[in-house]
Amino acid sequence: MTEREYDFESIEMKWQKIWEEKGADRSEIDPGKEKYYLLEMFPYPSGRLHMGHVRNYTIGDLMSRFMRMKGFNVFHPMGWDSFGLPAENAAIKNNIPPAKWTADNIANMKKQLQRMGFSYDWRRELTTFSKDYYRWNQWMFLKMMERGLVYKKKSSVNWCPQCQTVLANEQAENGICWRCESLVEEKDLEQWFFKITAYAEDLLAGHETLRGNWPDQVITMQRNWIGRSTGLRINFSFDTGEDFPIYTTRPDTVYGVTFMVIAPEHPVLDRVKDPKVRAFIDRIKKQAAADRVSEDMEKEGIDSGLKIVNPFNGETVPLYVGNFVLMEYGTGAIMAVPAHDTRDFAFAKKYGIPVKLVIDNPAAPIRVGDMDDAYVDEGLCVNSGPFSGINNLEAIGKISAFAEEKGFGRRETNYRLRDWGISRQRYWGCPIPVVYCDTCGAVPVPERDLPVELPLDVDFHGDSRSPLGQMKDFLETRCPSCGGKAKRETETMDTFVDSSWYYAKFTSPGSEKMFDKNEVDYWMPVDHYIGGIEHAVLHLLYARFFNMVMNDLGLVKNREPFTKLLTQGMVIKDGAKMSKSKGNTVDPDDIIKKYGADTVRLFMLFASPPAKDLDWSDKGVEGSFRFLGRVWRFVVRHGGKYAPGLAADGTPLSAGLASLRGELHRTVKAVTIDIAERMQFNTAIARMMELVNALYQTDETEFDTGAGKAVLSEVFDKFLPMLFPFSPHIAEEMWRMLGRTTLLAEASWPDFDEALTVKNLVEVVFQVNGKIRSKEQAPPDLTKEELEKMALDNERVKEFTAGKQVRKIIVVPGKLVNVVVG
RNA sequence: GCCCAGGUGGUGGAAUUGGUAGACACAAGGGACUUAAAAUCCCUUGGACCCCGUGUCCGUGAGGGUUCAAGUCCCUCCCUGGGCACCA
Repeated sequence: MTEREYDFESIEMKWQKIWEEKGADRSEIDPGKEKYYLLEMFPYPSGRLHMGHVRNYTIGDLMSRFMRMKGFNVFHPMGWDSFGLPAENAAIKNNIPPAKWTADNIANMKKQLQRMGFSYDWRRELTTFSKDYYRWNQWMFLKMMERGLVYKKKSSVNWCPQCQTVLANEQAENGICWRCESLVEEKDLEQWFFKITAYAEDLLAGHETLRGNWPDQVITMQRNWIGRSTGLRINFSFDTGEDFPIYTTRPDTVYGVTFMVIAPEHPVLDRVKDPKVRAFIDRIKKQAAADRVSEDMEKEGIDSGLKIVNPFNGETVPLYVGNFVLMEYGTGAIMAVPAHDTRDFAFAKKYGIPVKLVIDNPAAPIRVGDMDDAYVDEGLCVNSGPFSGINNLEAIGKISAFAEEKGFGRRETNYRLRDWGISRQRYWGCPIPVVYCDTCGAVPVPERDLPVELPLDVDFHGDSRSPLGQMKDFLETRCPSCGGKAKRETETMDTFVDSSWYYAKFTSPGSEKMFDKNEVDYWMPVDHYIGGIEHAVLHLLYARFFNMVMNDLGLVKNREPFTKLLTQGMVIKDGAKMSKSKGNTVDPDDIIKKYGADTVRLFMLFASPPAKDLDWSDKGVEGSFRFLGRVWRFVVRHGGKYAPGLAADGTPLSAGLASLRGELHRTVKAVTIDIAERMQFNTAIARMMELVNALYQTDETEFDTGAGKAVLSEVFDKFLPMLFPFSPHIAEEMWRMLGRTTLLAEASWPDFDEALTVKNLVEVVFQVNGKIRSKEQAPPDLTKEELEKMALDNERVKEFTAGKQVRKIIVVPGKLVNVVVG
């Protein structure tokens, strides 16, 4: 008789069909059970799944299946972040309507996800390009407008010439487009903004509740991005008496101000007529945004001729125009203290401006003439009027209080965070629900007229501009306020708006309202969110902001959307992230075809812990495949001896069987801890491999005895459910092969007997002066005295301690004895 | 420059509170099975040295330190990855 082969393809197809028919992956509200909402970041339907997706969703599926087996009411949905530029680019290139291109991609990727055997409740599938979804973007826009959280302003924005659209600050870091890496230009445009800055404090405060459950790295990145600073706004004045406010975090150095610097864009500079100064301002204004923020840009300035008076000491100092001062931050002007700021010091040296010391080092007094850099450390205030002699850190508070009392200063908090510009000059996105009327201006579309539908019958003419502006049917409308002729807003929302609330919509995608109250209250928040680190300050910040707004609107009960966050590492091959441009991609379909979904899943979890980058290795995949084959062959060979009623308890076991049974219980314990507490799936798999190795090491004639069958049955009963969340199809098939008619998809996670995890003999190490000299087997519960005696009686220990005095004996029970001689 | 994470065999990676460094796997080598190969099963595998042993010494980026004992703690430095960086 030939042994049954591991035919992964037919096995996987078979079980996917059965789970689907049984509805094994569906979840319903059940107040009697603890809910667990597990979510992976939904994909953009680019056309094909890549390995990064496969890794992300494999990790999520493992957790989802594990938590379900642990008795939680698990909610595990999937959907599509389906607005965005690639659809438009494809439309322009191949003349396919974006809606069709996107829908085709979704159909294909859904098939790929199903082929992997991921346990999604597909009844909850949603896609953001559907009008039933994006109408709520528009509704939120109106609600936020009512609350003053939406506004329009003309401002200098980041413009990507390649994508032909505006980018948010978060999407144009360092002057580079996040999508196409083009150099971003500055443009003055009328833009809609979400007032995320109004939530800066909330976003920061929320971090404290997330700490421990979110990676520190992500929290730190968000904190830096929000960039809160506390300081003092000081009213300096022109020598003519007009106010000249600045913001500083170093009021302790205010007596050391020897010049001021102002941004070239600052409006007060209009009064300066000196042609040399005008030429300088014009030149700096023309510099590209990317150059202006580049780290090695030369700091330049010019004396504007204007004079500024310091309210603290009445000193008059010159006002320079400087290319390094930002108009958007603080007041667009700064006070400069060369003695105690590195940048100011360099600038002062370059232009021959005096340096005035106001903080001295008590340990080594400083002479201004000897300084070759600013003194930025702690010290005592000097030359600082009434504040001389006190510690500069204390002086910060005292000087601030003094300025407030005198009325020329005010404590102030500033943020680096800017409001979120959401207007995009593109077609394939959610229309902004606003019309422009000559008499009424910008008027929001009334709630009853939502959704403002995105027309789908579009023609791109091979042009990269949005076609919305040319579509009369869309463009021309009536003003909801006065009824006169009006034109619609032709710009669309940033797609990050779509992904800022999808997690809550999953709870009730079919609802006629934004959310079904029962569903959203039961399932939210997301208990465990899994996705890439690249969204640390984009999606994850926007979504937190949006959820807080939804919370304030009474739409969701929780303040934070994602209780626990896991950021998984990238998939690397040949030392670089897999990417088409590097040509080092591996197509998941090819690997599935060759080894099956179960092997791909196992390898993804085995090759590296989830937070770390994963090195792709074709050989490594083969190793995972080999392991599954090894398990398969064992079950084929010994499955006939399975007797589920037979209990190992109370049966006298041979040494080999007892050891195997101990190994089984230790494995269950270790795997449980690895998944539930440590989220270290690679070692969980290693434990299971060790158990399988132990099965092969056991004399197989033992399995023919009654006791052997009992132990073997216990192994199958615990091992197969344990393998299930990793490689579900093969586990389910072997379970059925044993004659079981239940589904592992509905089974519980195996338990273990703590008493059986204890070995009856442990290896104790004997050291002399910290060096291992011998090892002996001993019962695990020997007392310190007994172990000490055992060590001293050991021949090897005697050899190394002969003729020396024993000074100390350290005993770690069950592990080690160290005899210290000297 | 500042902040965070790292640096362990030929490779991916283990080592949970300081207590046997290198689990598990890949690669490599050997054996069994086979006419042969593949597959499978078994064994060896950090380095050096020798009296080939439950042998000695070395070994977790480098150098110091604490300790009976350090991959793990402390100090200094080097390197890699990530983040921030004219934010006043």
